[in-house]
Amino acid sequence: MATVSRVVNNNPNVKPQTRKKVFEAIERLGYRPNAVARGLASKKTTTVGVVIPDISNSIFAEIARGIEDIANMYHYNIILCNADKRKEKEIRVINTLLEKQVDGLLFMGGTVTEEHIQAFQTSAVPIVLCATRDENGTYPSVDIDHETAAFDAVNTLIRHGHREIAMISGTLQDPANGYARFQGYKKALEAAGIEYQEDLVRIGNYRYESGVEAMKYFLGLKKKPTAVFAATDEMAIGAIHSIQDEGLKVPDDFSIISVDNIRMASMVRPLLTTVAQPMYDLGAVAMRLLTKLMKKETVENPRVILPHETILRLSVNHVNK
Amino acid sequence: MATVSRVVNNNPNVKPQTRKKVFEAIERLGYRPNAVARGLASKKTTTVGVVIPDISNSIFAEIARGIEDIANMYHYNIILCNADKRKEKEIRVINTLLEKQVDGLLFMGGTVTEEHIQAFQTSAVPIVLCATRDENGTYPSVDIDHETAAFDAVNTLIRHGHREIAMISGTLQDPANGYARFQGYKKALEAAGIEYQEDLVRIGNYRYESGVEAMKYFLGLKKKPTAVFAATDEMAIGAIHSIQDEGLKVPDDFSIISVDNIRMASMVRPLLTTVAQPMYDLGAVAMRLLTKLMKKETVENPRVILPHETILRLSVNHVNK
DNA sequence: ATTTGACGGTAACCATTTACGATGTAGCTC
DNA sequence: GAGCTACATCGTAAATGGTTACCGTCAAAT
Repeated sequence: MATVSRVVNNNPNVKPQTRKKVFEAIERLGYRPNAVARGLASKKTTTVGVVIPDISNSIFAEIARGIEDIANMYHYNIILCNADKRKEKEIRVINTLLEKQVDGLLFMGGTVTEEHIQAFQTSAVPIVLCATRDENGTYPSVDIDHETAAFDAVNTLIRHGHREIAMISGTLQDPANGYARFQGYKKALEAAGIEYQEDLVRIGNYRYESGVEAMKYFLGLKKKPTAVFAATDEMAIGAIHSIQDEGLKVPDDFSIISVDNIRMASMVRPLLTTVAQPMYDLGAVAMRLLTKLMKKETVENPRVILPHETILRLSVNHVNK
Repeated sequence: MATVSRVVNNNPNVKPQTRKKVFEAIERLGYRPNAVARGLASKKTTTVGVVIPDISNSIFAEIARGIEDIANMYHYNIILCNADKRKEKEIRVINTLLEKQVDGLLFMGGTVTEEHIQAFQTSAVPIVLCATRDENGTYPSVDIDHETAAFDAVNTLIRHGHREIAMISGTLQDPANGYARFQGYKKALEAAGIEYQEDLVRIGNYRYESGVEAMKYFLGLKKKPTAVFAATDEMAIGAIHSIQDEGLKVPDDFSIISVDNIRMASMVRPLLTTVAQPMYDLGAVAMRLLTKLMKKETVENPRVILPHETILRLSVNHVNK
């Protein structure tokens, strides 16, 4: 038994000849190692759990691909759970993942509450947060700086001469895509000495339709903005179409910018100017970090902020004088 | 030990009072059941493997969501593996999934070759194919009728008076999205007595850019088509933009139709007319079928073809006289 | 002849499930 | 009221399929 275990696990302490005999027997018997038994004995499952808000959302799908590629590279498999940013569901899947003895956990979700922390603390295996952070910063995480990303977006609008800048925001309850990006908007205005006007921001739900709706509202204002910053590309695209449906033009009549850089941003007319978030890398780096933690390697900086980059395309213009 | 096992598994043969004591001990000790040990003893892991071409592709992401929702409903978790339709990788992940003792396997991939069948045959657990089929139809599967879907698409073009109909196809090596949809195109032409012209079909790679390129080619023809059928929405959208970039109009100058109905199809101007493939349901139904198979329930029809539906939107018009 | 290192075997261990047997108790019969 | 049966409840131990620490053996080198 032990010898078979050695050859299967590539342990060098086996004579080539016996190794060969074992392989022949494996072939002849159609033997397939049982990873569950192995997991029980070795206390390692070579699988990691990933809780994700929604795999059908292209942003998370892209992140997930980054995660899986790196996991695969290090011979891990991933158990994927959609939790829709709902706290109870998140807690529940964290627990079942831990019961399944995953070697590590990658968490993407909504707000990281006290209850999340409690669940995390029962874990014997490392946990890294991806595209989220906990308040106190006690857990390893990989994310971008949403506030600065938004700031940069609004700032490029300002540098193009715009001063009447509307925002289509997400809910302020959402710390990253919502609150932080909204803060970036406000700070950019403030830095430019532009007064914040409440009726120039609308709250959407990140989806296309809500971008359409929000823009309709702005179009109905007597004092219209000249540019719009949307918290997500999808809402930005909705805004663009809302404008075009009124017979107006982007960027001639309105400049539009957002943050994300989903694939669709380069599949619309005009091509969407946006602040790119490195989605694949978010997943890849988070997974890489997790592998280090699982190997108990010491990692210099367990809270990584990935850079964003504003991609100038065609939806932003200098303001019409 | 046995009693604890009983209360944890909700076995009724436990006195309420001792059940309570066990729960208290669990609470006090912070005990968490070990699913790996359970899996070894019970020979069930309550996890299913799903091999998918690419989770970052919105079609598969949507299917995956359907899979996960139903899996979750039946208390299964899923191990997700991207295999990029590459045979060796597919075979490899099938084997590691089987080693991990998944209770069932959901396979989405490219062509199902003889080697796939051999790998499947070593499996002790049920396998269902999703969005693919094997030649002989020996394995349970859930798919749409790609050929008829394409036929219907081309036919609505014909019913709108078009007779010069080009196609942007996928590679004919791909049995479903490629070959079958191309066959549907040809048969629809034939049924309408329209002669098939080789220079009216271009092979793309399903992506936006290849749609753009293919359309550019058609635009350069001396005898241009009046309508284009694209094998996928993404290529169709590329075609639309290619047309618009030349200052021409859809549907006034060209009608465009395709099959898939991805979310983006209703996020472009004009809204894309397309034959909808029920992606979420493909995943959901496949997973439901797999649960039945895993419970050894007898299933009436293990090869299900889900209906498609042509969604008339704004990219198709009657031909200009 | 002794030491050393490579190799292979033994058995404990991992955390459960489950078949089976033991125990206790209530109800019934006589 | 004793004895028996039936059933509910609980515990014991085997089984699950591996890993791994430890030990013994053997051949080669010193």
